[in-house]
Amino acid sequence: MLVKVPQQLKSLEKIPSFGCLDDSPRGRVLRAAAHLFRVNGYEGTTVREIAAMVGIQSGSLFHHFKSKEEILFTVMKEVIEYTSTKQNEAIAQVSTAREKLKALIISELYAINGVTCDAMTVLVFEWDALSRSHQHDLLELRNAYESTWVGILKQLKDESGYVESPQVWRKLLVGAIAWSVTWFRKDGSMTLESLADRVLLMALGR
Amino acid sequence: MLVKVPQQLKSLEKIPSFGCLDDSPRGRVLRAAAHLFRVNGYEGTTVREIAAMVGIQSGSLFHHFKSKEEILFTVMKEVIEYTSTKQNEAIAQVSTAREKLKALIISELYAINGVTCDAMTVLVFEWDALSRSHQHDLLELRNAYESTWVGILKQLKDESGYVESPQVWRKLLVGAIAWSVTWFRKDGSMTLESLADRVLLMALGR
Amino acid sequence: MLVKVPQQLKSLEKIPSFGCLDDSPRGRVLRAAAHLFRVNGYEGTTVREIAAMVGIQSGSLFHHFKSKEEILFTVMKEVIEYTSTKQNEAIAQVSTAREKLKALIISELYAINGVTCDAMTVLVFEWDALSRSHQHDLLELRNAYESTWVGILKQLKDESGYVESPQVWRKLLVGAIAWSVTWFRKDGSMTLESLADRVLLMALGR
Amino acid sequence: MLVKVPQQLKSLEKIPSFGCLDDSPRGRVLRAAAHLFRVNGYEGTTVREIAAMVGIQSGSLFHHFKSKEEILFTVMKEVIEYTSTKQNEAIAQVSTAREKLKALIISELYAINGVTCDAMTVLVFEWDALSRSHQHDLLELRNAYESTWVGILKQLKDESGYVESPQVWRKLLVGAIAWSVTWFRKDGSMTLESLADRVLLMALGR
DNA sequence: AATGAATGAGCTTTCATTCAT
DNA sequence: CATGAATGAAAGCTCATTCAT
Repeated sequence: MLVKVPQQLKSLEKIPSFGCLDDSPRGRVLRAAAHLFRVNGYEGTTVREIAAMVGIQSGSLFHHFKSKEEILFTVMKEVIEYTSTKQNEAIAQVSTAREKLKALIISELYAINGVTCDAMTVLVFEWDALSRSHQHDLLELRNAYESTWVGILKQLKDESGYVESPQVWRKLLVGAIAWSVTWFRKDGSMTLESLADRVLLMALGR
Repeated sequence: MLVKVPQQLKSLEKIPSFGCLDDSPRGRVLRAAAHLFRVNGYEGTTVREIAAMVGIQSGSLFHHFKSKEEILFTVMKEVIEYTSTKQNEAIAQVSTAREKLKALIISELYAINGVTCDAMTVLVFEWDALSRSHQHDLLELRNAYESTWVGILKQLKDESGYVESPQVWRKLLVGAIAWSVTWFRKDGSMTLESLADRVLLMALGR
Repeated sequence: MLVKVPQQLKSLEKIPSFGCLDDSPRGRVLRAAAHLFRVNGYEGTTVREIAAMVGIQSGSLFHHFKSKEEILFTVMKEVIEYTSTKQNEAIAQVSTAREKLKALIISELYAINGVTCDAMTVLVFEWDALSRSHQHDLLELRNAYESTWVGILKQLKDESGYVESPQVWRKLLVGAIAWSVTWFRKDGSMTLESLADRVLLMALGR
Repeated sequence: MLVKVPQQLKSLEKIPSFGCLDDSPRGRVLRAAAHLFRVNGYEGTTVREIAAMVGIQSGSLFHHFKSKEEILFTVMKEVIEYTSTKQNEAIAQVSTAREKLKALIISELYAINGVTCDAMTVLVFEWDALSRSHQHDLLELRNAYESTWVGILKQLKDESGYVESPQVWRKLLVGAIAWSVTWFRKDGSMTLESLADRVLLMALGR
């Protein structure tokens, strides 16, 4: 949806694996779905297209998932769990709040532009395609993830006073970071690390 | 799409007018469409829903527009023209680059959260639902709008050195600002002006 | 329908008049309709297209005719009356059965390839688009027209014995003649007169 | 289109099979479509009517064919291939040009009035309902079929001199033969064989 | 597990016709 | 007479889902 490239779809083999979006039959479905949902949107993707990318018939999808929406849900659940783990690992390795913020920024930029790009983009931009009850099932995980961010930003506010409202600051940062999926190209002249430096500069000034 | 509220849709009367999204038959269709496209996404909105909101039959839509996609195109064209005008008025009234940047930020925040909220959100988040040729028709306007931003940011780079890469800076800012549509509430405790101050602080430090 | 040329429609001015398919407002509608019905078929022609060719709005058609089908009926009625008159004039001027047959052939070839081409083709090939009751209204005229043919052929049978079954002979001839609208071109190398000679040769041998 | 009998449609079981218009799911669709296209015309037939005749839902048609027009195309392709084969078989069994012409006439009369009646009539009278590109796909087959006719007529011209212009002669004959579908009834007093004799008499005299 | 034909509700769009102006 | 917005039924087609094999 965000980058419509109907003419030249990646083959499934070139779509990176992570977590349970692996090379099992189920995982292949999830990877194909994540990719197509990002490229054409959830509504804009048909189960036939997912099946075709996996190399099975559309009816066979329903042996693995009971509905198209459950595929979406599973993609989102996987990426949120995987990303939360990465997030926690990242901040565990450093000690100051400033370092932790940088770790969060890098971690989130990788989540949205790295191997989890498809799934993470879907999580951020297709949230409302999820049913109310499935949204509810994921809220705890999302809240935990966000709390980590806001906690660090609160620490920085207490230390430096620069970050006035941590909640608002977080919202501005998530917008800036998530939007990078629409323009940032790994094969361009800028590295993700240097982009992270710019975001950190914006977040903390100087 | 961004805020799915199918159960309780605003009535057309409560949806603000601007430009040619007025109270003419055509304008009423555009206002209803802009609202529904924002709430349910372009793919998630049916022409019957648009017609029902206007209070006409679905077939009657096609007297005013020759396809659903032309409705989307017209909404986008109107808001981009209206917003560009507002943008130019805003920067014309101040003189320093810093003041101009603030004017741009306020202008864009109002565009995405004010009377043009529906249409502007659609412009930003449903761009890929447009046909290639209609995208092409709007590119000149979009580019002119973006150039104004980048021009001001270049000036600030030359003056202060703070803004290293104006293009990247603009991308981060547009993400932060556009994303506000997903969380900012006019009736909350924060005003758009104070939000603009935070964004300016983030943009220029100090 | 028989010769689909959607790209380059004749302008109304170039479509020949006859009978009450003249230059009155009503006649202009009939001429446009006859032409479009021939080119795109009755079902394949919209009232908007007819109106556009005449230079009025589609709603205005219904001041002249109470339905699309009545337009079809009127076209057919006009051409059948006009052609019957021409037929009778043609055979009145000659005396032998053989000469009369030739007159009928020439007359019918002119009907289907001359100024009445549009309407006559519609009469022959769109008969079943007419409602049962309108078909009934025209049957008397059609039967009179056909009786003239069969009468002459009977005479020839009695005289020469060549034409065994006049009814079947007529059916074969009407097929051969009517089909010429699909391939005969007035601006080609063959004239209608020489075509008539061939048909007469086929009809009577020698 | 040529014989509108909406009130009392034949059941599918009574519609003869040939080639791949058989009793498979696909073949049943093609047979129903061929029949309805002949009776009501291509434009006058709805996909829902075809489906109803087959005994399936209209959506199910699109598992077998990707559009209504593809159904038309397939009907035409099948009948042209089947008829061409029959044509070649027919002329292979006799030796003189006169006998070959008679074989062609009988073969074509059977094509338009026998088991292939529906499909053949559609081929002849609905050609312009086909898209340009599908027309192009069939042209080679049509041309081969016509060449056979013209070749035999040329031979007869050389032998007897009676057939002056073979191309024109063929056009007159195809009209006479094709038109028989509008009036000839197998259950009437005349057999197809005796009709063929009349056509041969008309074609060659004496 | 996988298939693939079938479903059936829903989609966007078309179009003859009406009618207030 | 002419307009043109509106109607509403029906068109071709889509698609998530089911299920007998």
